[in-house]
Amino acid sequence: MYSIRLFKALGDETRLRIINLLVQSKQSLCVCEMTDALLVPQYQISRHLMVLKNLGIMNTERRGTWVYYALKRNATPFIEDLMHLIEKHFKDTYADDLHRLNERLAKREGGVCVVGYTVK
Amino acid sequence: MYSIRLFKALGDETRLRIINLLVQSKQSLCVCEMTDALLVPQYQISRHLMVLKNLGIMNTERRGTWVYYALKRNATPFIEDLMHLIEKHFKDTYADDLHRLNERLAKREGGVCVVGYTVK
DNA sequence: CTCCATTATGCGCATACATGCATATAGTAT
DNA sequence: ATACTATATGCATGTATGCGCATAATGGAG
Repeated sequence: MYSIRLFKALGDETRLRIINLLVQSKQSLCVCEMTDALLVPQYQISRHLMVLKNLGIMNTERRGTWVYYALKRNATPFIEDLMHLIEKHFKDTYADDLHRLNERLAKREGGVCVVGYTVK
Repeated sequence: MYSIRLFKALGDETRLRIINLLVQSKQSLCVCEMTDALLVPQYQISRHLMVLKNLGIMNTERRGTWVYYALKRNATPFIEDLMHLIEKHFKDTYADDLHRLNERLAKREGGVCVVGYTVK
């Protein structure tokens, strides 16, 4: 059952925080930006992103060495509702993540990431 | 984080089906009724109910040898929204469960269960 | 081609968890 | 007390999964 895998994916805090970043910021984020926002090792971010991608809820785009991840738009009604629920209930819970993300996004130039991660 | 444990709980299909039964039927159900509705061994039902109870989202009531479980009312806004989401999206998915539950509920007398389970 | 930065992944380890079987516990009735 | 029923649980087992470390893969710049 597909929905089960989705709930399982949300049952890991790092993945929930990743999704929360994408839901709240409503844009594509590259791996190093998420790494700095969540203060989690880069290889963990990559792995969890792969899990989410395999669920079919992510779009990816490569720009040079940077890889951007975003939530797919026009997903199923179930996924849409789930994302809205996350948007509503985790904004405050993970406010620190969003704060660090915004600091990190401020370093973009021309709307794209130009620096790597600084965590670990 | 509490919400994480909740998502994890939903990440098991038997537990999701149990919650779906309670959400859709909007009433207390005893263990043997859920066992017959889900066609899952009784000890599994009991175990998963214990997991949900430990999450603090269940009320239990004993009537004789029968034990009734129900979702707590007036839970947190997050839980309320999650339950509504389940009510909306899994009614059709688990229609068979609900059908078997209704057949089972028809055997109640005076609103209470008077028979045991027939599965395994 | 070489060097470097970003991202992805192979491997080992520890742990969490769902299951199956058997049985214990608790309550009812005779 | 005994027998029977509904529910809970101890234990062993197999599997899934997250983490840490190291390193591979990919792409850009000089």
